[in-house]
This record gives sequence, structure tokens and C-alpha cells, in this order.
Amino acid sequence: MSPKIVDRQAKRAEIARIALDVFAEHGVDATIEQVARAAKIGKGTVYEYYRSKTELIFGSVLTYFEQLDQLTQDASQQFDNPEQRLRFEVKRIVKRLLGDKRYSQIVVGVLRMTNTKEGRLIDRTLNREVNRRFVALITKRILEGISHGVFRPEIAKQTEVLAMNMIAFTDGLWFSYYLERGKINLEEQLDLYLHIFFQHLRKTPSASADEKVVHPRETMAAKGSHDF
Amino acid sequence: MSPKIVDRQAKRAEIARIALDVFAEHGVDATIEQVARAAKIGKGTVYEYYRSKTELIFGSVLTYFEQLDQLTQDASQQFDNPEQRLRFEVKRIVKRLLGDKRYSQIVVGVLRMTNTKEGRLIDRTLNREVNRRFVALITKRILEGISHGVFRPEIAKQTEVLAMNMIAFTDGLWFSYYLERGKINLEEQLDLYLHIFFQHLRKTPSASADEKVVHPRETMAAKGSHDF
Amino acid sequence: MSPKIVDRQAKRAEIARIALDVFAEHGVDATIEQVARAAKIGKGTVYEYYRSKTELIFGSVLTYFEQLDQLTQDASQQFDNPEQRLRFEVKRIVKRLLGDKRYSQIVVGVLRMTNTKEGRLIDRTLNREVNRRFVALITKRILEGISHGVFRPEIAKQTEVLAMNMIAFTDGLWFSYYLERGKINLEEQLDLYLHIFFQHLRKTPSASADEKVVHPRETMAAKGSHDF
Amino acid sequence: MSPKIVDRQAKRAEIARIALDVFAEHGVDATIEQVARAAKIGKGTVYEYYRSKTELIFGSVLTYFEQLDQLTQDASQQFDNPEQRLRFEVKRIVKRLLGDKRYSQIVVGVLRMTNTKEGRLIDRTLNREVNRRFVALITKRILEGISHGVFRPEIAKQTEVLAMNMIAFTDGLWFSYYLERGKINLEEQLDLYLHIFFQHLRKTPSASADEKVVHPRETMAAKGSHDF
DNA sequence: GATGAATGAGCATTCATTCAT
DNA sequence: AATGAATGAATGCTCATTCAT
Repeated sequence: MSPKIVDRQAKRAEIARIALDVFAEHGVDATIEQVARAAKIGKGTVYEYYRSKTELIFGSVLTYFEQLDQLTQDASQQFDNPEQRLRFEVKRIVKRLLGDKRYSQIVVGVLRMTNTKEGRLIDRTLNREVNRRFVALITKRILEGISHGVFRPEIAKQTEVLAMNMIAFTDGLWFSYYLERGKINLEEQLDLYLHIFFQHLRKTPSASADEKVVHPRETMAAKGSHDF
Repeated sequence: MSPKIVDRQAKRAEIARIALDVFAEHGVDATIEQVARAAKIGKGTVYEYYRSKTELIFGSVLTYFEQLDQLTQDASQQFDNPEQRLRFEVKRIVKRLLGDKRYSQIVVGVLRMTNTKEGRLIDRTLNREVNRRFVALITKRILEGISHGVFRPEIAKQTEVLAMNMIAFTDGLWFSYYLERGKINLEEQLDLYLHIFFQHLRKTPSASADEKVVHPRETMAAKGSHDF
Repeated sequence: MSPKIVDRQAKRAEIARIALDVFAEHGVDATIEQVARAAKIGKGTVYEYYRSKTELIFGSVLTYFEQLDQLTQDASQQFDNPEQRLRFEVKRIVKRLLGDKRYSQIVVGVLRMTNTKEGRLIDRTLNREVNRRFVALITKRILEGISHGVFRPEIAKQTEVLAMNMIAFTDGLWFSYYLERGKINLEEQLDLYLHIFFQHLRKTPSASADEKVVHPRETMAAKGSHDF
Repeated sequence: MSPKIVDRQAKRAEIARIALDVFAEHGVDATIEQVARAAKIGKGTVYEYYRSKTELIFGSVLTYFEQLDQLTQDASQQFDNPEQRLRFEVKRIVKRLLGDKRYSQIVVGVLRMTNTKEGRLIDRTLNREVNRRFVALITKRILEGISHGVFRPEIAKQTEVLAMNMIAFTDGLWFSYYLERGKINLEEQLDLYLHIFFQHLRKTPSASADEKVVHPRETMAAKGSHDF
């Protein structure tokens, strides 16, 4: 029946993956033809798997975020303290994301689609898609912290608000970093936010015993990381 | 000093102002012709004042931020407490900005120019331009707070870092707000951040006597309040 | 004679029949894929039976006209008067054809192929194919009329010319009907033409005793009657 | 104010005229680029005057029919007999039209647009536009014939029906001629129709004294014009 | 024989920019 | 200085046809 057996699902995913790189390189202004060339297929073949360019962008972005699950999941087990662990995880995620050209292009790409009909559907979906992962992670750690007795129990009911707050900060951090690449001290800003954030969560605000657990080797593009 | 020069600059500025509205309405995808029509001048005349569309966007964005000076300057004198004052000012600025269609379009417009040759020069300049104002404001208030004896003197040496931190947060807040218009509780998030931010600045972290001076109508549980 | 050959021809015919419906629905702009889907076969299979889309259109049109043979053949035996009989037959054919979506699409389809290399060959062939049937029918009836003594013997030598004249008229009638669907009174126009046509054939021009034998419901003044 | 003064109306018309020739040559499948090249202007310039290809086709067809007004207006004054005059006029119009490549391409072009949304609006408008002219001409002559006492007064009330009948016939004649170029004897068919048509109009059907008034030199592509 | 995946030529349309007046 | 007519590069998308399996 089907002589040329092709795993359409797999090929679709592969095209998305390649498109992701092309978009990361040239922005979403990249031509379908560029994508096709990169994927070593014909222009028409792209349309065999994606109805429109918008759909392809959507697909490639989703692909990216599926890869992100790794980031949020295989978090290191080396810390038994939830605060240290979240601290480690957040820094790790932020650094990876902000250091990833593809992430920036995706964000920009999504934002600029905002003015198009199709785009409007996509951007919100994506945003929710991304946030969902981080909210889940942060919520989990906060609750762990509470049950470990290190975080105040009262905050249990506002985990989502807290998570969104951290997301807002990291998004904004990306923004500054993206536009002023090199001028902003990522590590320093992140540490500052985490410091005041956890201060708020802890039972004894002053007891920030172990603020600098995270392996300082990862400091990216840091220019005089104050390490306060 | 000749009247012609004044004319040119005035006209240049006027075009930028009109372009700003057009871009706010249609995004930077708006045509030069649309701008010309709105300004009631010929398409070619636009090029008499701006070498390229990119330059026009640049100009219109700068115009916008010049208008912002007002925002950061005529801050209310009703508070003698620097914390309350900064709190009030930040909330006021954030709400005005986030409620302004033009701001969003500008941010998006600038971001999408990132991939162009000309764009690369512009975005950084702009970012610095904008940040400069806010850093100055925040720094000023922090120093006032220190001299008033309410903030810890040690932070004097990191005012810029603190200012950048707040900027990052508010940028990220815009981001969430822009994409999830209506889902995020602006007031709540802002209050949360300001709470932990000032907690960090104060000499006695617990003495947050007057956290909700400004418009205390909205708090944690509320969802869907964008009435400003 | 081998069964395979029969299969191929049957399948070829079936594809043509289905294609005919598809073309009738969407015009000859319909995709090969649409045809294949309608026929529940693969796109490539269509090419197994037809070398090109043009050939398929050709095939489907021929199929249609083969079906027309019925129209011209099982004409009612209820009239022994050749004039009445031809009158009845013509009206019946015209109404069926003009009421058939497929006919219009075919005509239009054939016409627009005129500008293609392949098309040029086809259109004439088709036209001849179609006309042949009607010329034969009309000629036959005219000769019958002559031998029955109702038509003038002189016209025997111009039967083909007369037949072509009637064909031209009915073609043109389709044209008006197709473009002004609803504005033209089909019955009225047909009656008028047949009236003057038979007037010319008859020995005694005035003795048009039975002009409206068939469905006399519609006449001159009526406007907007397409009830067939 | 307007430095480069261009008569937009005139240029628009000129483009239409050139497009008409291009479409006549290659059918409406002709590219906008082909039209632009023929008009010696840039592709974009075409769009400066016509919003879309469909609009251009529409425009070029209208232009053609405006030229037709000449055809129907400056009818020869050499005949004082309305029948002879109409006869002459009809033959003249038909021959000019059928001998004009552009006419055929226009008809085909219009027909094939029938399946498009925009097309549907256009085809009817056009058809009405064309018919209006001929109906007016034919009606006029018939009424003249009646007042001259050569046509039966009873037909005064069905002039429009008669006009539409003649139009249907000539349309159909075009059809046959277009598809079987050279096979059909235009003159012969036209004479036959006019013969039976006027037979119907005249007071004394037999007295067709002057059937062949029309200058027989114009016989086109005639292949043994019987001249019956 | 049947299939459908792959292909790429082809085309309408947009719009920043130029430049003659 | 002001204008708007002219331009053509650039691009998303369609679809008949091919061909490996």
C-alpha cells in the first residue's frame, strides 16, 4: 500500500529541529527556502509537513520547549535542601536559556507574530506552555521547602504567584541580557533576586547560610561578578 | 540658529510623533506610506527627514522615551519617605507603560530589528537610553533612603545593580502582561517584588509598616484587575 | 481480451466518471489530488491511467458525451410528426444540458484549455464529437419530415447547415443562461427559435398548427422560469 | 505640489489596452510581468493602477467593450430600409468580433473567472454591459421597421426577447467558430439565421425581396459560401 | 500495479527606496 | 523643499509530475 514508508511524525520533527536552527541564525525572517535548503529537502516538501510558515515556526518553537523538559526535569539530586536545589536549578535554566541563541530568536519571533492573526493564537499558547513547566518546578520546590521546615507555611497558598514573579524576573533578565549582551552581570542579578526571593520564603530571614552553593564555574559573560 | 533649521527639527520631531502612533496602531509593519498619510505629507518627504525606515523607527522610539522623562520627573512630592515615594513612582511608571499600546509596539519593534544590520546598533542604544532614566531615579531614591536612615548604608555601593534588578523585573512583567493580557495580576506581582526588594534595603527587615500605601485596593487573591 | 485489459479500461472509465463530478464541483482547477481522493486511489495511480491532467480532463469530457448518447437516442416515440418530435427532443436535450452543472464546467474547462498546446488538439476533437451526435439527430428528423411531406424537399441538401445553425443557437443559449442564470427565459427563447426555424422548414409557413405541444406552460412575457 | 504630473486616468487606460493585447495573445494566464513588460513599465507600476490581476482583467475587458461602442454606433447610413440596415450591422459586428482574437480571449477569460469569488461579480456585469449595447441597437431597428411598415406591429412588445435571441445565436456562432475555426461557414450560418429571423418579423413572410444586400466581399473564412 | 513522498518551477503581490519635476 | 510615480527584489505558497518502493 504505502510503498515509500516515511515516519511522517519523525520527519515533521526533524524539519522543526532544523528550522529552529535556521530561525536561530537568521530570525524568523528566514525564508522557507532557507529552511528547506538546510534540511536538504525541496521547498514543497516543507509544505508537505507544515501548512504554512507560521505553523512551521509554531512547530519549531514547540520542539524547542519539548527539549526544555530535560532542563527542568533531570535536576541535580546533589542537594537535599530545597532552597539550594531550586537556586541551582533556576540558575542552571536561566544560564542555559540566555546563552542559547535559539531561545532569544524564538522569543523575538513569537513577539513579532503578535500583530498577525495567526500569531495571536500562538503566542499565548506558547507562553502558557513555557510557564507551565517553570511554575510546576518552582511550586514543587517551595512545597518541599515548607515540608522540610525551611520555608514559611503561609506561602503555600501563593506558590503560583511566587513562581510567576520569578518568571517575570528571569524574562526581564533575558531582555536586558539580549539587548546589552555583556553589559549586564547575569550571575550578580540572579543572585540578588534569589537572595531577596528566598529571604521572603524563609522562616528566619537572616539565616541565609548557604547563598553561594552553585558552582561558580558556570558564570557566563560575567564581567566582574561581584559575588556579594 | 536660522529659522529653517528649527523648522526642520520641528518637522522631524512631528513626523516621529505621528509615526509613533501609526506604529502603535499597526506595529512596525506599518508602511512608510501609512505614516506619510497620517502626517499628511508625501511619501518622499518622509525620506527628506529620515534616511530609512529603520531610522524613522529609531526616531519615533526616541521621541517616546523623551516623553517618558515626564514620567520619571514630576514624581509626587506627597511622600517624604523615600521608600513610599519610590514605591509610588515605580508603580505609576509601570502602570502607565504597560497600559500604553505604544510602549508594547515599540518594544516589539525594537526587538525585531535585532536581526538587521541597522537594528543591531539601535537596540542597544535605545536600551541604554531607557535604562539610564530609571537607574537615575532609583539610585536617587535609594541614596535618599540611606541618608534618611531607613535603608542600610551598605547598599550604597550597589545602587546600580539594584536598579537594574528592578528594571529586569518590570521588563519581565511587561512581557507576561503583554502575552497573557488579563491572566497576570499586575498589582499583585508588583507588590510582591517591591515587598521583597525593600525588605532587602531596610535596616529592620520586619518593619514594613506601610507596604500598601498606594492604591491598596488589589491584593494577592485578586485575578483580572487591569483598571488603570 | 485478457481480463486485465478489461480491468484497466473499466478503471480508466471510472476515474473519468469521478473526475467529471469533481470538475463539475470545483471547475477544472480541481487538483489531481482531489480527483484521486474522490476516487479513493493514490495520486500516482491517476497517472497510471492518464498521462497528464489535460488527458484526464479530455477523458472525463468524453465520458460525459458518451452519456449524452442516451439523450439523443431514446427519444420519445410518442410523436409521429417529425417536427413535434424534434421540437420535443431539442427542448429535452437543452434543458437537461443547461440544468447540468457538469456540462457548464466541461464547456468552460475545455475553453480554457484552448491556450495550451495540448488543449488545442482537444477542443476541436471534442467539439466535433459533440456536434456529430446532434447533427445526426437533426438531419435524421429533417429527412423524416421531408419524406412525411411536411418539410420542403429543397432543404434536404442543407440539413447539415441547418443542424449547425440550431447547435449554434443552443450553444449561445447556454452561454446567456450560464452567465445570467435567472435573467434569461430559457423556454421562451427556445420556443422563439424553434418557431422561426420550423417556419423555414415547412411547406406552408403559416400552418404552424401545433407549435406548443411540449410543456406549453411558459410563453413570451414570463420571466424567471427555470423549473426543469 | 505634484511634481510628476501624470494623467492617471489615461495611464490606467493605456495599461488596460496593452493588457488586452497581451491577454489576447496568451490568454488571461498571461503574467502580470508579461503585461508590465509589454507596457514597458515595472511590475509594481501595474499595481499602482490596478489593485489585482482580476481588476486588471476586468479593466481591460471594459476597455474593449468601450471600443465596441463604435461598432454599434456609426452604422452605415447607406440603407434606408431598417431590415437591410440591421442585417448589415449585425453581420458587420459579428464578423469583426469573431475575427478579433481579443474578443475570444476575453470571452474565455471571463468564463474561466466564473469559478472565483471575484470573477462571479465580474462576469455578470460584463455580460450585461455587452448585451445592453446590442439589445439597444436591435430594438431600435425593429421599432424603426415597424414604423416603416415593413415589420409586424405585434412584435413591438417582444423586441427584447428577439434581441436576446439574436444575441444567443451570435454567441453560439462565436463558440463554433472559435472551436472549429475554419470549419464553419460564418456567412452562411449568419445568413440562414437572419433569413428566418426577418421572415418572422415581416408582414409578408414570403416577400424577402432583398436578402443579399450586404456586400459579399466581407465573407470571412468562408469555404464555399452557398449564398442560398 | 499502486502509492504517496518529493519536488521546484511559477506567480501574485508588497513595499522600501529612488528621483524627476 | 516637497512630492508621488516608478520600480523590482523578495517571498510564501500551489500543484502537476516523477519515481523509489
